[in-house]
Amino acid sequence: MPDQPKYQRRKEDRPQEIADAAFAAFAENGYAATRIDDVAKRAGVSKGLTYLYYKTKEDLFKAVVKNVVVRRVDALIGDVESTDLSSEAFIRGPLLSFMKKVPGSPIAIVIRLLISEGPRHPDLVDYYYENVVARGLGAITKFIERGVERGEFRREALEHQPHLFLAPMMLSIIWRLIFAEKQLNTDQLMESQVDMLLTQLRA
Amino acid sequence: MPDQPKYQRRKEDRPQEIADAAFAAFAENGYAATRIDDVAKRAGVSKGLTYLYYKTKEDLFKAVVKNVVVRRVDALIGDVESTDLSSEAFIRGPLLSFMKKVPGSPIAIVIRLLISEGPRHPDLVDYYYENVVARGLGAITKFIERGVERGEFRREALEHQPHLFLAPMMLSIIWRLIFAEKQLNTDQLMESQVDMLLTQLRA
Amino acid sequence: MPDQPKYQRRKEDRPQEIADAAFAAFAENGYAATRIDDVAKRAGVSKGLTYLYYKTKEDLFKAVVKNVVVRRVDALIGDVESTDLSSEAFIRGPLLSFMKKVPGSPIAIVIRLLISEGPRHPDLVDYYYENVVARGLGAITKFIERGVERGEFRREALEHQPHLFLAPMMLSIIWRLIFAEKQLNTDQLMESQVDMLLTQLRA
Amino acid sequence: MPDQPKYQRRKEDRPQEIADAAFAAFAENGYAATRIDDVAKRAGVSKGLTYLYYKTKEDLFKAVVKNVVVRRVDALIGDVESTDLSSEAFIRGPLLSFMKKVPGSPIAIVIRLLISEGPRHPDLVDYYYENVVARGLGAITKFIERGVERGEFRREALEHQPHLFLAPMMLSIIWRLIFAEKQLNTDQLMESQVDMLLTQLRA
DNA sequence: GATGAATGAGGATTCATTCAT
DNA sequence: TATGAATGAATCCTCATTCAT
Repeated sequence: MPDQPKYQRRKEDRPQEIADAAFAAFAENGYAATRIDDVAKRAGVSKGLTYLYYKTKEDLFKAVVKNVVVRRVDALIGDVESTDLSSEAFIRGPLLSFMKKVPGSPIAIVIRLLISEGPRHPDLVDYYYENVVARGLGAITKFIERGVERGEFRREALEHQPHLFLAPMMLSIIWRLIFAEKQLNTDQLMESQVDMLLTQLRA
Repeated sequence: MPDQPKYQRRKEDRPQEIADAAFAAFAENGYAATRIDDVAKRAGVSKGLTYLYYKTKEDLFKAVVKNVVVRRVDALIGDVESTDLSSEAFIRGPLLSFMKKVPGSPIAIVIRLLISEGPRHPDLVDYYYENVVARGLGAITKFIERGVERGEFRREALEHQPHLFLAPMMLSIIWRLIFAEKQLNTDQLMESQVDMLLTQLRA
Repeated sequence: MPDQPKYQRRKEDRPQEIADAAFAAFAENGYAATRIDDVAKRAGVSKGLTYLYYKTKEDLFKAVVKNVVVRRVDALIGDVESTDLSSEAFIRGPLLSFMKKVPGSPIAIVIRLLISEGPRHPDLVDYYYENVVARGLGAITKFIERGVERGEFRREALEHQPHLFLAPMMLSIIWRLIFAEKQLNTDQLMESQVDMLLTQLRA
Repeated sequence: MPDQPKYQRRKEDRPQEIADAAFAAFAENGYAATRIDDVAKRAGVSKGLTYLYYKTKEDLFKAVVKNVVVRRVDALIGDVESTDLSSEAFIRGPLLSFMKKVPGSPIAIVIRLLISEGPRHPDLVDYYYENVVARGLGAITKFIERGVERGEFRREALEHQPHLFLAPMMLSIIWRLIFAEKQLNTDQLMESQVDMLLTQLRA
C-alpha cells in the first residue's frame, strides 16, 4: 500500500484530510488562535463538514493530537524490539538518528500543544502518558535489560534512568520551538550525551 | 457585614499587584484563555484599572513575563560571578540546587508561556534570548573557562556545550509542565548528569 | 403565536438589506451613536451577519454612504446631458424640481453624514468630491456652455460660478437638517434664485 | 477691559478656560469622539475639575456651543442697528465682510456641531433658533425696511426672503467643512450674490 | 453527504462618571 | 477647590456552532 500524497482529494478519507489540515493549523497558530474556518479552508471542505466528523473543536483537537504521534511511536518501538543490531550499534544508529529528527518533526509540535493545552485536557495528557511515554520508556528499559543480559552493559546500568538519553533531545525540541534555529548544534548535543552515557553503561 | 466602599484606593503598588494577578492567571489558563476580567478580579480591582496601567492584554502579558524571570536570572548570574567556591563545589552546590528548584518555579511557567505564545510575540522571544539565554550561557561559559584556568577542568572542557548541564533540567521542566509529578525523580536526573559531566570535565 | 425559526435564510439580497437598515440608522442617530446591533435589528438579522458582509463598522458606513448618492447623481447627470429642452426650460423644469426634492431626500442625510464624519474619513470625502461634486459641476458647466453656443445665454455667463444655482438648495438642506420644517419656504427660495440668475444669464 | 489671551492660566476663570478647550476639542473631533480627558488636558486641569463646573459631557457641550455664537451675533446685530451707513454701503461693507469671515470662523464649527448633534439636542436647536436665527433674520428684515423707508430700496424688496443673502455663505461654510479649501472662491460667490440682490432691491 | 449563511455568547477595549484624598 | 485613581456599562468584533437548503 503506497502512501497517498497527503492533500490529494479523496472522497473516502475526508476525516483524515480534515485532521491533517487541523494539525497544520494548530501547529501554526496554536489551539486558541486556530479557527475552524481555517481548518476547513486548508482541508478544502466546508466548515459544516468538519462538524459532521468532529462534534466540537476540542474533539477535533484531541483526535488530531492523538493520531499524530502514535503512528510514529509504534514504528520506533517496533524497531527497538525487533532489531538484531548490538545495543551500542542500535543506539548510535537508529535511535540517535530518530532522536535527531524529532525536534523538526510533528512530535515537537505535539509537545508544544501538550504543554500549551494539556492543563485544560487531562484526558489527553493521560492518553499520552499511557500510549507514548510509558510505552516508550518501557521499550528503552527492556532494551537496556537486553543489553545487560547480553553482557554488553554493566549490571548497574539498570539503575540508570533512561530519561537521560532523552534529555538533550527535549532541550533541542524546546530550543527550536522557542528560538527556531538560533545557534544551537542540537545534533552534536545528542551525540555527546550518547557518548557519555555509553561510556558509563559499557561493561 | 458592612458594605464595601465602591471606590477602593490603596497605597500599594497597583501595577505590580495586577501583574502578579496576571501571572497567576496566565499560569493557570494560558494567555488566550485568560480573561482580563479574571485578572482584575484576582487583583481585586476593576477591569478598567487594568487598562489604566497596561494598554492591551498583550502589553500586560509581556510586562508580566519579562518581570518574572529577569530578577531571578540576575541573581543567579551574580552568584556565578562572585562565588569563591571551587568549580566543582559550586556546580554541586548552588548551581544544582538552583536547577532543582526551577521545574517548580515561575520560570517553568514562563517557559510554558514562551512555548505557547512565543510564535505570536517574536519581540518577547528576542528579549528572552538576549536577556536570559545569552547571558546565562555566557556566565556558564565564563565559569568553565575559569575552571580551566585554575586547573580544575581539562582544556577540552571548553569545547563542551554548556547546554548539556541544562538538558535534564529542561526535561524535568517539561515533564512537570505536562505530567505534573508523575513518576519521575527529577532531582536524581540532574544529579546523575552533573556526575557524568564532572567526570568528563575534571582535569 | 408560532415560534419563529431561529435560523432565517432568505433569498433576498442581504447585503443590500443591511445597507438600507444601516442608512436608516445612521440617518437617525449619526455614525457614532449607531450601534451595529441596531443596524442588525433593523435589518432583521443578527449582529454577526452584518460582519459577514461588512468587515467593520467603518466599512459599512462607507459602503452605505457611497451607494446612496451615486445612483441619483448618475440619473441627474444623464438627464442634463440628454435633454432636448431649451436651457431655461430645463432649469425651470427638471433641474428646479430636482433641487426642490433634495432637502427632503437621502442626499441631505448623506450631506449630514459627510459634515459630521468627513474629517475622520478623508477617502470618503475624496470619493464624493470626484464622483459627485466634480461630475455635477462639470455637467452644469457644460450645460451653460451649450446655452451660450445656442445663443440662449450671454457669453459672460461662462464666468459665472455654477455654485450660485446650488446655494439656496444648500441653505435649504442645512436649514431642514437643523430646524426641520420651521418657517422657511425653501421652494420659493430656490425659485427666486433661479429667476435672478436667469435674468443675468439671458442673452 | 482688554481681552485676556485665551489659554493663560487664570484661577478666576476656570469654567471659561474649560469651555474654550472643549470647543477646540469638539471642533477637532466632534462630540462623540471627544474625550473629557482631552478637554481637561487641553485646559490644563484635571478631569475631576471639569465635572465640578459641568455636570455631564452633554452639559459641557451645550454650554460651549451656546456661548460661542451669541457673543458674535450680538455684536453684528448691534452694528446693523446702529450703523449710519447707507443700506448699500452697509451691505457691501460690514455685512459682506462679516459673511466672508464666517466660513473660517467658529460659527462654522458650531454649524457643524448643530448639524451633527442637533437631532439629539432639541433644546440646543431651539436655543439657536431663538437667539441666533430669529434675531438675525429680524435684524436683516428691519434693515431692509429701513432701506425702503429711506427710499433706497423698492417697496417689493420687503417680499424678498432675506435668506438669499445668506445662501452663498452657507454653501461656502458647508463646502469648507467638507472639502476644506478645495477650489472654490467663496468670496467671489458672496460678492456676486450681493451684486445680484442689490440690483433687484434698488429703488 | 455537503454547503455556507446565520446565530449569539463571549471577550477586549473605551470612556463618562464618581469619589477618596 | 483640585486631583486622578477607580469603576463598570457600553460597544465593537470574533468565532464556535447550528441548520435550511
